[in-house]
Amino acid sequence: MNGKIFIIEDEPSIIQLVQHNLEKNGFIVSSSVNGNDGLKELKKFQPDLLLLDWMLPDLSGVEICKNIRKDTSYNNLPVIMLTAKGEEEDKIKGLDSGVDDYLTKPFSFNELMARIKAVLRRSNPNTVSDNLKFDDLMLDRIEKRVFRDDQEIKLGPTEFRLLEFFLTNPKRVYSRDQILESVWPNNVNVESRTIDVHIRRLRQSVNLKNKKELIRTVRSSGYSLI
Amino acid sequence: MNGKIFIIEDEPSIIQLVQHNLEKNGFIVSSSVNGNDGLKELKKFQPDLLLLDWMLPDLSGVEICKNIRKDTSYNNLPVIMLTAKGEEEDKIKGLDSGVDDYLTKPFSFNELMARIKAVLRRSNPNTVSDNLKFDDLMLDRIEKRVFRDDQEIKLGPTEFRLLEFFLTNPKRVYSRDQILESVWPNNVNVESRTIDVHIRRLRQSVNLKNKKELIRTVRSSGYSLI
DNA sequence: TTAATTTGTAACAAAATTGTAACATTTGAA
DNA sequence: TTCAAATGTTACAATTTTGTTACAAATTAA
Repeated sequence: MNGKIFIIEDEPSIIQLVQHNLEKNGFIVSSSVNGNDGLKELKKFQPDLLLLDWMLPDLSGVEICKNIRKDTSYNNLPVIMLTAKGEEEDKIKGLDSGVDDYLTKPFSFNELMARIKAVLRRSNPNTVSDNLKFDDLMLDRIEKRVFRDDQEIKLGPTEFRLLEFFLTNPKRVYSRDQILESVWPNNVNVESRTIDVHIRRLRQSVNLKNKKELIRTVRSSGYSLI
Repeated sequence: MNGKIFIIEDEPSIIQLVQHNLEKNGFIVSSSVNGNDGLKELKKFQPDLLLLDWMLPDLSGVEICKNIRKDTSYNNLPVIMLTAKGEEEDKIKGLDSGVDDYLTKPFSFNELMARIKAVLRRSNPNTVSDNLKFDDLMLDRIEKRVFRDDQEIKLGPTEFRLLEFFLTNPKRVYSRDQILESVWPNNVNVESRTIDVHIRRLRQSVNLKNKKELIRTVRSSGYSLI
């Protein structure tokens, strides 16, 4: 996933946390610690989404938001408002300030991520959603997470790439050579049997109890999802 | 098989022939008779493959091709170039214009079909199925599965290859020597009688109850599907 | 740095496949 | 009908392939 996100927030700790995590997830991020700077930087940066603190040293989040909506070139910019608990929550909810969503501090990064995705998806459908699905399995390439029926499955890096590879063509049988070529970095030499071990590890993680086997062994040919 | 194919070609007779036959084969087809229209229509139509005439009234095929390769959202579109005989064949071959394959007119529809399949398989393995069918039997080479009337039949590797071999020419009678050559890896020596045993195993798996015999013994000659 | 995780491989276990021999049955020509 | 040749069938040991585990080396995180 790509996308540019701008943050206007005066608490450095929050900026740091959010910015770091968003960048890890493939976003390009920039930020300001007050409203006036923020408005200027914003126009240079041309973000796809704005994270906006409700309370800022100079301007309030609502004022910034109105300002943005006036400018024709930014009046569609999606905005997620960040508020401290008890900070006039109800007002914000009822407010028709053009905010797309809001989030109450303290929040987990996962919550934030979910909101960001939802808002981006609404405003710009084809920049988001990079999920691979098969049966009850879902692999989120952006967040590098895997779920089976909403239950998260933790995978090591190689297992993740392996599953990702299978999911691009589920049901298709891949030989060990094909798997090696596609899943391992070029010019590394690993034994073909190594794949078997990784398949075993992937199976162990992915085959939750009460769930049917997902990986099929095709003797003398390779493996596939099923 | 599904897939969307766009044709840019100024000879109506060719368009008609190709379009009709492709549609009969399950493709969704659209076309233009000149380059400029073609480029516009193309983007709306979002094809999986482009058939492109080398000589067009306005733009040349090469120009169109370059145009396509520039556009990031289409730079992976597979292209098959159609050329009249003698029309600078060599140039085209040597040309690094990003063409995936080319075909010289006049061509048979089967030739075209083969190229299309090959190119699609390369660029997007998923959209092309590669199934062999005979009677109520279906063998899926990609997924390595065999069905008889939707009921899956499990086969060992050799039985699979054996059936695959018969299905490429059903009804034809193959001698044990021919079978050996084609189904067994080169330079292995197995008794001719071994084939009988594998035929027996294949029969056992394939001949579900209430189904007619599929493998015919031709005394002193060999076996065939029937 | 240390600790934790991940990775590749070897070694062994388990399972599936394979080829062949031995015997049974069928076929078709004499 | 008889009988030899061809094919069907079965069982089984050898081989191949895959599953599993353990562990040291390499990588990454803390």
